[in-house]
Amino acid sequence: MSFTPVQKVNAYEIIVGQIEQAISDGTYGAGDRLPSERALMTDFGVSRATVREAMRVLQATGVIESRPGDPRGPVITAFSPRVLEKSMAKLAQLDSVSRVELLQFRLLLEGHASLLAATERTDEELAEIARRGEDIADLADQPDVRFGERVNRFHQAIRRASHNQMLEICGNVVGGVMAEMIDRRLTSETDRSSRVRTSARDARALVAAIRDGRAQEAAAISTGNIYRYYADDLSSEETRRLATMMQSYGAQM
Amino acid sequence: MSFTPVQKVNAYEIIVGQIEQAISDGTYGAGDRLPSERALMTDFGVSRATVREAMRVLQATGVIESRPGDPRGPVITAFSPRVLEKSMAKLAQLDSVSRVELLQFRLLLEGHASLLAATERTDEELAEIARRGEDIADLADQPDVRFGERVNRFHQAIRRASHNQMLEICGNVVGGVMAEMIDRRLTSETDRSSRVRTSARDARALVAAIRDGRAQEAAAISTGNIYRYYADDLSSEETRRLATMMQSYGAQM
DNA sequence: CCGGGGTTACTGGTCAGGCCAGTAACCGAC
DNA sequence: GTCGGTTACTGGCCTGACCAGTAACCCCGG
Repeated sequence: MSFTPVQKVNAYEIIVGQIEQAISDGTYGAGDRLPSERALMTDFGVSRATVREAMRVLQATGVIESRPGDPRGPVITAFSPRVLEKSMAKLAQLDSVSRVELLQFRLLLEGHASLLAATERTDEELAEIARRGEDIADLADQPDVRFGERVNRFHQAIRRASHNQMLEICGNVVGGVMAEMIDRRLTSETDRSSRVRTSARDARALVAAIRDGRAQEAAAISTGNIYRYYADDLSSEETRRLATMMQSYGAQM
Repeated sequence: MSFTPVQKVNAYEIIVGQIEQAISDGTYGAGDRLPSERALMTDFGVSRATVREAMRVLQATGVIESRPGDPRGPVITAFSPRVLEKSMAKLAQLDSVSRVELLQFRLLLEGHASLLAATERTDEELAEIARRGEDIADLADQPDVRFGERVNRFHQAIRRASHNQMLEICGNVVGGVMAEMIDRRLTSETDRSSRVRTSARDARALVAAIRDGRAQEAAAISTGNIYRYYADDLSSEETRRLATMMQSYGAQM
């Protein structure tokens, strides 16, 4: 006979649990309204402070949204990736996660996003990708627009065309974090204009590969582009850790 | 001149923001103690209820932990993937995320985990991988041990050997979700024993490839195994959506 | 000198009751 | 009918209080 460690559960946790349960078993669905705080406190037999703490947790977890004054009560929200993005961004910014790891992960995501986009994209999505690709070239005349963000928007369109939400969301997070890193570092003006030129050219090649359904090539171009962007800053050990991955995509280092 | 929409910020949100800021700029580090709720309420000039709501949010986000009676106050926790796992699991269980998407994402993660493990693993990690691979074969004599979980542990060891934390954590989440799906569905006893046999054999092949540093092969074996496990249940459309990916790993469908 | 048990000053968890600003439905006047 | 105000709610926040825990402290017996 084994004992299980005692773990007392706070009152508000029970409320959170019950409401999450009610949502997961279909009692409540997205768009439905929860009773008001005052109603919940009689339902659960607790004080309003306790109900409110439960509401805060549900709100922070992205389960509900509430607005003062609305007589209809808090609304159950469809899942929003906001929470996921935040906690993933926290992971990415963790000191223990090295540059190489982040870059590896990014190559992996962008590579497969391009791969899938080449076969799954609709015509509208292709047009959107092409448009954002051309937006990169326009950066030459817009010195105040952030470079990393603009390029990330291009990749974002590709990720969306992959028709894989997990890939899309994770890619958005990692891409966002790294775009910010770029914009923080990119100060030199001449450096910028040269990067704009090569990025615009690379983007066109990638768009063409996706347009023609050349999936493997798209992945190779995509990962190759990203790799070359960071190549100068990498140590030989870091380069080694990327070699196998790049090879698997058939990309040039 | 453009107007920005008014968005009032709740008092507790300001507290959350300030504390998160203090952590991200190094004022507080993991293991440090926050002042007590009563101290914070004078610091921020709000009531305890408001402080407590802020604490609840920070706790739900995995930033702090607190327990009653401890005179040292709430402790700032080192990052734990718990929150990430929960929100990712919620995403994975979402109806809008299809089986194919989940499977695509899993193939992507496990494929590259195997790829990297083949070149990056230490001898200890290889031993651990091999051990857990053999554990799968032992399942034949242990009808009450959950199959999906055991196999997932094997993959978990591989993910760890990839030396990429992002890959490891995301893989753990997706792997965990899918292992649970397997264990819920796997009821037939004869089905189980045949699956145990093939999985054990597949695992040995994968271990050998990782041992010998045959990275591409390891990725192909790994993704091939996973694919074949689900192949019977897939529609032709789902199969098509996986084809490009499988091809990119050089895996057999 | 040292160890152990009780005291004490805190901690977080919860409750009750109250005020305020805001929302949206309702309803009557035009 | 439409438009304006009224009204009955909502959530946000506050005050003040009690309880069960925790851990440091201190004192007493060895």
